[in-house]
Amino acid sequence: MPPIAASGQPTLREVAARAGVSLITASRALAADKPGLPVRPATRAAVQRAADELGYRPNAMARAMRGRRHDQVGALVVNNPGARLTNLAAYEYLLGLNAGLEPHGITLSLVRLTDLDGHHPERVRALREQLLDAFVAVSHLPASVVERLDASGDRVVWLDTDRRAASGCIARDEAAAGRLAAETLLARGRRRLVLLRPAKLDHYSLAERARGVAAAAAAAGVPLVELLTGPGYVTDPPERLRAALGADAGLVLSTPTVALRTLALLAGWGLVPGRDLGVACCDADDLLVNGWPELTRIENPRHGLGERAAALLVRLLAGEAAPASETVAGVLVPGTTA
Amino acid sequence: MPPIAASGQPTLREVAARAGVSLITASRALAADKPGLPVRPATRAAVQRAADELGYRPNAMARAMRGRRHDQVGALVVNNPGARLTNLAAYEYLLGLNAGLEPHGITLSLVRLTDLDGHHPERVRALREQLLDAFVAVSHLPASVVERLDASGDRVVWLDTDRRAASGCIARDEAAAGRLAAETLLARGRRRLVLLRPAKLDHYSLAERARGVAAAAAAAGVPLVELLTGPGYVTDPPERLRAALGADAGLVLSTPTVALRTLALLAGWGLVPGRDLGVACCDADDLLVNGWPELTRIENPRHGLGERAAALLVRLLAGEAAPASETVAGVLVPGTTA
DNA sequence: CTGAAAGCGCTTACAG
DNA sequence: CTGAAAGCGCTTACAG
Repeated sequence: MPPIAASGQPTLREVAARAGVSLITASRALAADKPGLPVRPATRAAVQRAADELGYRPNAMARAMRGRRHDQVGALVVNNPGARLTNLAAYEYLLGLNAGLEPHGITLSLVRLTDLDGHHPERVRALREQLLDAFVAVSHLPASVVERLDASGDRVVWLDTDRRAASGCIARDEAAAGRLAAETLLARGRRRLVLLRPAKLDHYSLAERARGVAAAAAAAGVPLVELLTGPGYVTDPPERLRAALGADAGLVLSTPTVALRTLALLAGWGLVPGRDLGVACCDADDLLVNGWPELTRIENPRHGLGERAAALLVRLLAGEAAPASETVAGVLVPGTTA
Repeated sequence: MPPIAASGQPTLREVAARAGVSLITASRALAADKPGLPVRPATRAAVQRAADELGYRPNAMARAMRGRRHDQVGALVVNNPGARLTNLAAYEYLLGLNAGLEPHGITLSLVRLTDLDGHHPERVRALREQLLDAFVAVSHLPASVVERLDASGDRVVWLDTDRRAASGCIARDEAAAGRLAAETLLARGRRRLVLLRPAKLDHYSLAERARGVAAAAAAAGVPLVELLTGPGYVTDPPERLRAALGADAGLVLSTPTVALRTLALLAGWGLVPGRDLGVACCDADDLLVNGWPELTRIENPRHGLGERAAALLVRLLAGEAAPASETVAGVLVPGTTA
């Protein structure tokens, strides 16, 4: 790689020379974020013109080094090669984070972790080096990464993770989501519940939703059956699911991914949701909402949660020690499938 | 004692002092990427130990500035606030890019553009400043951003965009995808075709797929009807789609999002794909493949395409002027719905 | 209002 | 094999 300056990019020194002022004056004239600096308007204009003519772009690295402002944060996301889109919802979080950070000129870097990295976080450059001002942990992280973050002293915002603390956490009320989904099915006259959920409860939301569904079933005195899905989000064999269904059954879907897989199975069997059985989902992302708007569901505004986490990050970077945590409840959207 | 860095993080100077060597020697001892450097094993070990004891993390900014290595690239992705997940497939590209870049120690930053930014690319920090070594343009970008990239002299890899050049582009053969999907339906005995696609052809793939489907229909001498979906990926009203279907009809779905919406409609109508009509999709991402494995489809390995783009970026950063472009054909997966 | 000096933390020449 | 010097591009004190 050629040296940065040799890449043909003009430096501030060249801008200053062209404007006929010193390097320092040029720096101040272009410091848009410090409007109070004493610079003569004519000087500022001359520098600005020189910068425009040369196509000057400030070197963010140099600025970061001298001015202690990187303005870069990293999003820690788990994504295993074998199950690439298990954490698809993370993308909606990332977009919300980005939307909330961009107005502040803060850049978001994607720090992808695998469970393998989980055992060797020192191999991840973003964790090994001083590269980012802060991190946002998205959804579930390996324990070794969490330990390293805690030990590092880095600033971290926890977005939809199982961490509960007075500050720095954005979480959801998932037990309420499970209860709401189940209660809605029962209110529509379904007399028994079937919960379809991933076998592995690796994220707090999965266990809490199951608890909420169980609580609703117990309160109503109706039977509840749990069916588990494997890595491919299929009950094995699918006929076990089919056998458990019926017009008196309310099928509670645990996640958007499970919902999509179930939708395809129902379609293949010619079973009409809402008529041949009741269906409700404890969680819905933008994709599911757009693709299956008829679905009775609890919507979690992930984009908005990402923006909230961004607001926490901004305050953290501004020096605020401990911005308070927030818990957000999902919203029931009735639909027609319950 | 050397001064403590204001960030609280130990510097290389402190490591050197602790190890009893000079700053320069410490730098060389830790330069893992230059194994040929002459450093005595004992010296290297002492420096390494001092670094470990202090919890030293090299400052990537300083290294970038002096050592001419940022090792950060930006992924340019369009995402409009009003239609957040239109570009969902981008996430799969990002994960693939990340997987391909990480082994080289290259970090990926998310540079989100809106169509609004499209008119004001100078407002996007990553474009305004020198922050990233190179860019990867993902899918469709606003013309003003493309112009700015071309004018900037920045290194760019074009991933699934409509740019066709001898170097630096990873693209897909989309006309073949449309043709394949249509031909598969006809081979299963469907006697007329219905193409369901977004009204707005803002990505090259949409127009090419439509062309491929039309070519297949013409070659077989069967009628073809095009139905258009709006922003919410619904035909308005949905009954227009229903009226067009039938056991003799082969329904060609243009995109994964259209496929998901259609799946929900068919399920609501109790129409069984493969029995009550034929269905095939011109494109499938990981989510659709996992959720609807029965679907007859053309699979586009976006993760793999991202990895290919990463390989191009690595070669670009290594100084190679023009790594050759690649065109990748999707793979037909028969399924049971045609 | 403007400029000379210092230095952010590191690596790359160049001498020993 | 190791160290003193220079400097990447910029901003932040401090003087005028």
